[in-house]
Amino acid sequence: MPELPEVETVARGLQREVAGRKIVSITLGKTDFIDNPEALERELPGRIILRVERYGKFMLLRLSANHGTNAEHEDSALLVHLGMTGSLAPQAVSVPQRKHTHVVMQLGDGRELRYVDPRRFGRMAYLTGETLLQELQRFGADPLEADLPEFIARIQQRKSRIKALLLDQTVLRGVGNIYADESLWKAKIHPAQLGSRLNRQQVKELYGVLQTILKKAILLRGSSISDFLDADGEPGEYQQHHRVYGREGKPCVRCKTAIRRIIVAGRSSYFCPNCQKAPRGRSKMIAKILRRKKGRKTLKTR
DNA sequence: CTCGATCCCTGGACGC
DNA sequence: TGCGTCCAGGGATCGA
Repeated sequence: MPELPEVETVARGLQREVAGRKIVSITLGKTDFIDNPEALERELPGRIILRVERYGKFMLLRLSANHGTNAEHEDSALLVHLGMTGSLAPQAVSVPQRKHTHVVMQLGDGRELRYVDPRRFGRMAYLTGETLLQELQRFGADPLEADLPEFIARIQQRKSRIKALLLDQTVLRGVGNIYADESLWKAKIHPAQLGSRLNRQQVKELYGVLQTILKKAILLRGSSISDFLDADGEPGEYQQHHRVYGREGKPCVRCKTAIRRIIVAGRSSYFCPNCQKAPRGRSKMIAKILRRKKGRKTLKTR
């Protein structure tokens, strides 16, 4: 499941492998994950991939200008989201196409840049100019670039659970389930804790460990859980460093307590019930019931 | 604003 | 061996 470190790994590999190459032609298979398939077929042939960047969990293939059109001076890019199971990698034409290959870009050097995605949870879009800018502006700060005061403010202003906030791409871009859980464990924060109930020190700690973990994961070329491979076909190694993710029932490496799995924000959340204390006060469910009863009597007006 | 539910999709795990 | 069932999960969307 590609999150920031995995996408960074793939983007770096593609930058090395296909930056400077021309897209000669494009062949599409299933297109239900592509914003506007016709735009890809019409616009990509003849363009040069100038560079490959990561933007949150997206890859941004920056493209050369479309000469001779009125959009000649606009930035243009192919946005690629790998979803759960996507992969984008160059291959020799002689290599047989894998099942679920949905986009094939023939390159000027004779190779093919292939997008494979069994579940098609990914996304692809050709965007230009103002549309491209607007799309990128939807997302929050990059966790490796965000400054601490901004991060603290963003978290403390919100009543959502911290796990939901970490996963919310409009708060931070690039964090997914694995690195959210790993960071919360390291910072000793319960995933169901509300952002607004974290003190300054806790948020600061979380910010620090999040950066540390992401940087280390990038160095190890990400986590290979199911079948993630980088642009060279190599698996990552960070999964060997997971402390809680996927370790339900196994002892916490800090205190030996059995790791638990609960659903927070609709996602599996692994945590140590001893190191990461549950939110204080009434349970969420009881509080909700009480609020509803009160609301009937006093706040019926709205 | 925030929540949960639902849908998208396929492969892998599991039970019989 | 082969079936059916359940589940994983990022993100969009919708109703409460």
